Amino acid sequence: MMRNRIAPLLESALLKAHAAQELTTSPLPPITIGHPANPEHGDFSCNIAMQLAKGERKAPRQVAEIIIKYLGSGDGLFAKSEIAGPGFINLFVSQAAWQGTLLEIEKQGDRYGRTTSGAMKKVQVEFVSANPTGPLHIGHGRGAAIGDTLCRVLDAAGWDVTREFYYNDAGVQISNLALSVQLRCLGIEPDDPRWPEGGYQGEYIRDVARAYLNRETVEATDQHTTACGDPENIDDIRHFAVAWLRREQDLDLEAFDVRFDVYTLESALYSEGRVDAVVQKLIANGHAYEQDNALWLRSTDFGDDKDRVMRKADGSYTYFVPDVAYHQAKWERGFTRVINEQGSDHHSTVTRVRAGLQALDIGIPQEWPEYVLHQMVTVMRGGEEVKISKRAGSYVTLRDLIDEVGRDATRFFFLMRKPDAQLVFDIDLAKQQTNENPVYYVQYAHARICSIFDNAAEKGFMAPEQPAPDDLTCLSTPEDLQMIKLLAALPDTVDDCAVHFEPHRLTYYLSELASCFHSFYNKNRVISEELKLTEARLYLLKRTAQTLKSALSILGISAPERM
RNA sequence: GCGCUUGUAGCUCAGCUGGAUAGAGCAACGGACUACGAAUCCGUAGGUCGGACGUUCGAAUCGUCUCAGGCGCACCA
Repeated sequence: MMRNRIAPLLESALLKAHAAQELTTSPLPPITIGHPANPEHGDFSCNIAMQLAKGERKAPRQVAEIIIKYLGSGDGLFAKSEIAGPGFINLFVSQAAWQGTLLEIEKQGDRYGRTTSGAMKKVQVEFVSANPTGPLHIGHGRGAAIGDTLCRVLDAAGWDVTREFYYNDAGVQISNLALSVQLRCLGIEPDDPRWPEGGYQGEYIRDVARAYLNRETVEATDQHTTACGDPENIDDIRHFAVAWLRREQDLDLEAFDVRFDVYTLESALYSEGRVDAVVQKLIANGHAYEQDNALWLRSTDFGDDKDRVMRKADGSYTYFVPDVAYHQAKWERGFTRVINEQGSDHHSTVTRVRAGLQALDIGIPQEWPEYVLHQMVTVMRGGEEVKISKRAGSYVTLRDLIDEVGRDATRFFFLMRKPDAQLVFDIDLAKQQTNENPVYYVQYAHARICSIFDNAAEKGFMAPEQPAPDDLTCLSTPEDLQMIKLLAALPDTVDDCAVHFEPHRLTYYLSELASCFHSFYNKNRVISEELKLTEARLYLLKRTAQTLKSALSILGISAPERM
């Protein structure tokens, strides 16, 4: 919140210096505001003087002097501004201004932490997008946690977010699925010599087969499918199996508190003629050619390292063709910003899909859509790695994980690492309700504050509502001020998460905030003989609980009042 | 072999897009509850930021090379 107030002040100082012809650089470089590690260097610092020095043919410190002259006290925001080191401008925000931010936090209520950076522009985020060939596993869990939190973060940063799930319900894998269910219906098991190599071996296939033979009905939000029960009817089996597994995945996601606005089915892209239309357009644009009985896209014209088959010798399309059709549809739906969250094992699709979209020549930017690729997850249990094999059906499902370690801990653990780092999910650690578990550390801070309020109420103390600024001047110990500064940083942190697509920054923010509180609490008495100080501290803690809860809710994690 | 990605304390990881003396948690060691929750706090110790060269006022951060791990490299998805 401070950062957004300081940047315009610096900018106007630069413009004034420019108007007075004391500075000549044009255009001005973007202003970056840093947080010095050393408190002696102020609350914020700016390196603009060093950046300008060369062009201005002046010493950096001399440039800084000019800027500070026009910056003045920043409408009373700064208690002090000084030039340090090679030419940093160090800014010290006044205590009164810091204390005043608490009033602003109270005013914003549940919305504190939200910003307007996105200006309500449309953005679409596609995530999970698992094949409906099995329940969601731990890898999908990471995608769900990152994608969902990215949506929450973008929403908090003022974007108009659409959450989307794409079902690959056509193609070879689905045929494999149908065949596997059919064989189970006929009593053929994976250890039978007739079992095909690519068949799905998981136990859930047996469940699907049983449900199919019992002519069960699958009910879900947008579907209503009843099995005919005939083991020879492969089309009906496919239809039923996909519906059954989609429902399973929906339940998995519900248990994780992840919801979507739009579900798009690959099969619909075919039935609506979008896939054919894309191929025709690519041929018409001269980017396709026939060879070896197949139709190829000359994707090498668009940065790919080799050309790609679009239509196979058997007449069917490769998977990326409907993917291009799908993204064309996203573009036509008016999403100038689209983010795809996927496992990094799919990173080769990025160039291919973008190449296809470029070849359509309909004005789509080269870097569209954007991608967030998360690295693989390994699971540790009892000090050993749990091996995952989807085909063999041995893997940790998302549902098992949530049942075992709880939703809050599962989400937090998935979000602790930046997406492009590999993640080791230690089930034993996540289950521990001890100090080793960061989730409890943060939640404990919230619960602890709530219990202080109970205690205060018993003794007749209440946090004041909308206190006068003077009532807060007693919040002046280093711990008081450090707390306030951290509370004020939430909106900036939300913006950073949204800009960089890195939800993990919020988990670090929360750990830091919790740590700051615990430390404050051990050093300072909240309820004391001094009425004014007691009320001011209760007010500070009220804002702290509010901020913790707000930040946790952006991560989709609860803020318990007792634990 | 090529592409993407990662390499920071004994372990697991941050490091705010080039800033000032590189930070946390765990593990180790030593301390703190006869008043607000000890699921907590305070302190000590621990680092040639994988390695080499380069770019500049300044590099963990950018570039080139190199080593190591992961993931991809289908007319599978």
